[in-house]
Amino acid sequence: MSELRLYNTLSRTVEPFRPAVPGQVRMYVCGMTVYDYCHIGHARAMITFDVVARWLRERGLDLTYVRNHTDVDDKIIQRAAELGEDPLALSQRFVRALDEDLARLGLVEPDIAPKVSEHIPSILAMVQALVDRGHAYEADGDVYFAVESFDRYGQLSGKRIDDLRAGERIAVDARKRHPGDFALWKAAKQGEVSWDSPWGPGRPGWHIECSAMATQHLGDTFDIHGGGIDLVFPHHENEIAQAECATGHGPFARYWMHNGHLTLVDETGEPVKMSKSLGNVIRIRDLADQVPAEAIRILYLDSHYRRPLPFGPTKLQDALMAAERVHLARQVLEGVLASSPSLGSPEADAAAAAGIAATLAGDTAELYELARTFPERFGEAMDDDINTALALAHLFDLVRVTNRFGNDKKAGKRAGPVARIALDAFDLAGRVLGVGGRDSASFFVELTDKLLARQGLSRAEVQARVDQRQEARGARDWARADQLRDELDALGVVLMDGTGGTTWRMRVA
RNA sequence: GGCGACGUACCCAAGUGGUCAAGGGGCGGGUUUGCAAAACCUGUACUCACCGGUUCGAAUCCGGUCGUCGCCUCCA
Repeated sequence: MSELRLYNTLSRTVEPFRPAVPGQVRMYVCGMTVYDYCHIGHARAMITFDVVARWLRERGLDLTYVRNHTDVDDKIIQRAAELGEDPLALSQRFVRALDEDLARLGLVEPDIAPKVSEHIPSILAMVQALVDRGHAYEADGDVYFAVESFDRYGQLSGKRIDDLRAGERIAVDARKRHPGDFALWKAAKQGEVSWDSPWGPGRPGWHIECSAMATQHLGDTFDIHGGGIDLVFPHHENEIAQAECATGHGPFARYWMHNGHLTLVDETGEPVKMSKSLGNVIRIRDLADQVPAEAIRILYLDSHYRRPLPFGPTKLQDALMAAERVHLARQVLEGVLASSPSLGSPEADAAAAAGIAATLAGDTAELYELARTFPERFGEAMDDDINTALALAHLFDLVRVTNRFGNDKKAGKRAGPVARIALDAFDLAGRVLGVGGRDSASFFVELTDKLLARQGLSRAEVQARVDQRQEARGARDWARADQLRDELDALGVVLMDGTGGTTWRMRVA
């Protein structure tokens, strides 16, 4: 087995990943500030670390996965005021929406999903520790972190304190000792949600909650801290400063992983801003209404997580066709297995498969060999800084050989054990990437339902027309049959005449 | 102004010193099919933005040019 290597923003290199406690991994990922529905940009981070978590577990590591909800924040308060809603009620509402959306994308749930509002005591304790240790100071009920008190400030982002252009884009607060100082605790304005503190009623600053929640749940030092590339500065930089100064030692997190941003592009590939004012924000729930999760996951996983990801009009379509291709192949294997059952135990199947492959040779032997060695190639790709695009490419290699195997009529009746081995490979991809593991029937039911809904058609309508055409075909009335097929085609229905009858599916494009 | 990332075929995209430059989509040809669809086979980059350099050898390393994007302010 290859060695897992991860890019560490701290060192700006790909490093061998060695958890602090062998066999155990503690990972914290910055979740969302919950004041609106999550969009395709957020999903990149969520899916990236979902796959990281899945791969760590697949490798047998005992993972504790924490992903927070920031439910107390300026933007939440502002939005709540606009809507005349209680801030915590509003954030609670969007936490639920987020959970729904992520579940629809097939994300594994974090072990712990801490909320700021439920961690005020540990946040206050950390702020107090920072004040006690001389890293923070109070001013009019606010408490600020003094960046000059931490000599490694800027290490993660590669910035130097002196380079931070004070006042360049935001007015300098005269109460700060250094323009880079940031709020740990903000005094409450009239009527704002607040908690009591030694500095008067207030609420946490933006960065402190992650330091406090991460150390509370994972300890002073943990293995992986993840988030979007935009969080490197100032959020993660500040998290490090707060945590390491409060605990008195580092490192806070040993490996820092950051996903690249998704950018919207138009038909010509030119970048377009995604913003509410332009009305082009694409929400996860809207995407999930249109296509199965597998397609969305392929869309993201088909490029490396650190690269920028241009999201254009054809992307979803391409990914959907790829997802369909995977499941058409899986369907072939399920079909073979149905007529030539597995022997029941993995060992028996493995032994039988080897024998059958040797006897039948050709495409059967090739599939056997490719499927047998699949975990190795797949694992190497994943170990190489989570190269999901390469891992998917390996899956598609398997898809092609599977289809070739499926075309080989003489193999079908005896090749159950070989199909079983190949399905194991699909299942591996399913466990790690969330692509290819689901039984094809349920995939196609979901896909068809979603595409029918887009066309405003019902299953019964389509089936009735398909039956009519079958009658015509039975009577060898080809003209009539072709006419009916053309009509169905115009509705987006594709027919497949097979030996066992005609099946239909909705055209993806 | 500072820091950083990226530029691979018609589109998306892996590859970061050495066998034919993965994979997906598209397009052309073929097999199969009543005809199709799906599938398979096959053709689609003698070349990796451009210009120099290092090297026996570079898409991969170094320097420069052009272009795009991000962060430095809330942001996944």
